[in-house]
Amino acid sequence: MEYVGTALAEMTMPQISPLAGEPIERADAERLAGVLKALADPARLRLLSLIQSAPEGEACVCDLTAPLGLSQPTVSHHLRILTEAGLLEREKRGVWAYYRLVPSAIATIADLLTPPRKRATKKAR
Amino acid sequence: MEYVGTALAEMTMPQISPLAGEPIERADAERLAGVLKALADPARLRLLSLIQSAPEGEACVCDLTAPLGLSQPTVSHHLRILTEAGLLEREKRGVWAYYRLVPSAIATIADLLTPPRKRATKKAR
DNA sequence: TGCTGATATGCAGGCGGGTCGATGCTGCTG
DNA sequence: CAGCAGCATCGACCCGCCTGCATATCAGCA
Repeated sequence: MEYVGTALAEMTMPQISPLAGEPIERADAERLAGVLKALADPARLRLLSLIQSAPEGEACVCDLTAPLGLSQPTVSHHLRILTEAGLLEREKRGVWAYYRLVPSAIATIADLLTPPRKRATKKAR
Repeated sequence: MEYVGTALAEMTMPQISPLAGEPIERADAERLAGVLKALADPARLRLLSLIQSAPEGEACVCDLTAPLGLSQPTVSHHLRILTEAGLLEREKRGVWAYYRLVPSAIATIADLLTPPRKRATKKAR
């Protein structure tokens, strides 16, 4: 498909220049928008929240369907988008697929939005 | 229209519980998603960036149309969405409409995303 | 007052995306 | 080796939204 395309991961989101500073370039804007688009959905925000607060910090699809009130295919769909955005990682154990947050992925996004701080990123070029 | 409806402003975004902690509630997820949806667009990210880096931290529509490569009505449309989301404020001086960032609006969003930190927000209720 | 320029709004076209039901796949189990 | 349970994928529907063109508003000016 053609969603985000692992924006955060291989797109190397950390290279996206922050919102602050000089005007953001077109490409950066599109990458950042891609990741934010993955976040900008109630169901997906709740998924992240549910997974993050789960016992081992992980959860399988069957645990997430009920709380969200969405069908299993729809939940899998959202999990896929979050995974491809680099926000979740998937591990299949037996019949179950366990999802957990990618350590500092969300924090990285927050840093890109936050203007003046310890940002170590050199926007190079 | 029926977009975000001044999500950040009167919706009092600061009352939205952060992503971290206990599972976020449906209403909070929708409010946060609403604001993020306003951010999750390349054109709007560039608008925020352009305005923020403008001389006086403000810019009028006529200054933003060219850099974006979008029509004037489209730019006005995006500015409206950002304004209604509580990210921009508008001031009309004469024939021109000047837009500037709402001081700590974006930072507030970043805080809601960032998990464990100085968050002072008491989720009350 | 009438004209011009800066913005906002209405309208419409086209695409992207959220959702579900049906189906395919794959390990586990009897 | 059937049968079943957990997930992913497919196809389809429908709504939301980005965009531009046309038009309405409104302020400044001759």
